[in-house]
Amino acid sequence: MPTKKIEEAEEVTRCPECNSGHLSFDYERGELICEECGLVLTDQMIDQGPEWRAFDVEQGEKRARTGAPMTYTIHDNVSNATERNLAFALSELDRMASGMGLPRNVRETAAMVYRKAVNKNLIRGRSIEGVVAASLYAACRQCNVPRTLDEIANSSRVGRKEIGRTYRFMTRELKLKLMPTKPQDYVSRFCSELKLTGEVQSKAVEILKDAQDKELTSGRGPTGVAAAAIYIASILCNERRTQREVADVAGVTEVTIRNRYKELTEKLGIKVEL
DNA sequence: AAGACGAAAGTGGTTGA
DNA sequence: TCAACAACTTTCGTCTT
Repeated sequence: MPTKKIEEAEEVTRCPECNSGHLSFDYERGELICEECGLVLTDQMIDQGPEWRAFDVEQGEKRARTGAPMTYTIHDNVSNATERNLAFALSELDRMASGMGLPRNVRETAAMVYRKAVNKNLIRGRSIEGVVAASLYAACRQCNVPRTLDEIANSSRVGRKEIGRTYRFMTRELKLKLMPTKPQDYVSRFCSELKLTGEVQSKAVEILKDAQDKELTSGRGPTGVAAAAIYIASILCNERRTQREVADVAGVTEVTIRNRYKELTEKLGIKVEL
């Protein structure tokens, strides 16, 4: 009896935007990118392919002696309550992640971070939603697909401030060492939202590389630097976008773009003619 | 009319005494 | 704990295209 093969997700071979066949997959970011127009096709690849990130949790359940007695008024089985909370957290995590179009590896990383937080009793005094949001924020950074605190907060029921505080606390307690976010990591996403071609992307990355060598990026907000580089690159490649357009997708103001723009063009000797 | 420019005052977060 | 500080925002008037 021939076993019917499970249907595989249809493979994407053409860009839905410009119909180009030149698609490339950035494994580090978990993003499929069109080389012609720079479109990021995140949601196309979410469920395809093997799970390359091994998921080697988890320590054996030590059911003997749970750490902290929650409260005496609950006669309920502790593990039931814990599992209910975990289920709620994971569904909340999934809701946020799919709302933001984040790839699967990021969700798995976030889930791992969250579990670690639970095991270390970091939830106490904090909302589950806050810890979920902070886990997701950390996971995005760890996977080099950073999202800003504002973006995370917009998909959460928790404010930016609390997410930031919780994130700080968690990285400290869990000893997560996350490098500061590089402006480059924002380029493909912002360019894609601005419908800019891959040419502009490369140019912007090139500018940022130079900027980093000359220490024009340290101490500056990575989104602002990325925005300015993209603005410059868009002009150089004759695909000009206004400061406002770039500012909107990057979540900064025009003023910030102008300041970074001035620094970059002056110190890198870039001539921007009309 | 829309975009770019920059000055000035205000905000929120970090740092160091 | 508080004050100083830098990055960023808000606001607004002016110049350029």
